[in-house]
Amino acid sequence: MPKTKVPVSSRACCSPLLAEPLAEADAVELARAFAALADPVRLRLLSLVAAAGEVCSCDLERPLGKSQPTISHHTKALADAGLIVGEKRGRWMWWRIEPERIESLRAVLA
Amino acid sequence: MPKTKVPVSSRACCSPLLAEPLAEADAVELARAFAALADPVRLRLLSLVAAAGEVCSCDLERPLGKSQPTISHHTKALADAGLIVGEKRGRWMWWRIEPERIESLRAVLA
DNA sequence: CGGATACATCGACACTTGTCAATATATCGA
DNA sequence: TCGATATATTGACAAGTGTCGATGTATCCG
Repeated sequence: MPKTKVPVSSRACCSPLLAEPLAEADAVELARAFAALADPVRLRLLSLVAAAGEVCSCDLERPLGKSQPTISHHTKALADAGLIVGEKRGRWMWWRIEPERIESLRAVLA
Repeated sequence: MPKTKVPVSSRACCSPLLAEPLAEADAVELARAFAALADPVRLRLLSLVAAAGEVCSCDLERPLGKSQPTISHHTKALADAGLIVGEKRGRWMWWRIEPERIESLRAVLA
């Protein structure tokens, strides 16, 4: 997919939130990452992908109860945030978790 | 104001995101928590409070470069999410981090 | 080739959110 | 008690976001 925005690094961006004052730019990037997690549909989507290991978009519509464009919107949001990666195989788009990225966010909360 | 939402428990709400599919209700609550972190001003506010141990609202306006009502708005958002707690002493409102709450969010990303 | 399928994009809409000026409330000091 | 100060609330506005129908695009199958 179009590698939109800044090429997301696997590390979050910065040292732990509670360790030292956050720089303005780091705060903006971090906020973008957490914003990707700030939606119930995306959280459930993430957990579905994680549970299955790999899921195609077509198998997300029913369990999430959302339309196809909406699913596409959310997968894009998560992918832009570097939390999932997609690979197109034939007609299907397969998604999987990016564990390092999630771990890096977790580290920021340490 | 309509009751400060649900009394925020110190635990996030649920088992790790990647361990098993997230229930709808848990997803909504979790999303609210992450939404509180999805703003650069609030992230910097959090780190300032953490660094100082305890900070009054009056000492947040200048470093954050926001107006007094905006600071009040953000402290309320973080407090509603259970990430900070405030105590009024005299004319000043003193804020401190709620480490268990932050830790619980961190645990969800495990 | 042509129809069907999986996904992305667009346009529109309602709703939320970050921001500040103005104002209200509470507390202190003199 | 009165004025000053710290914070909260209100009202308003621009910008952002989640959602879906309609449409576009790529890929497969017969």
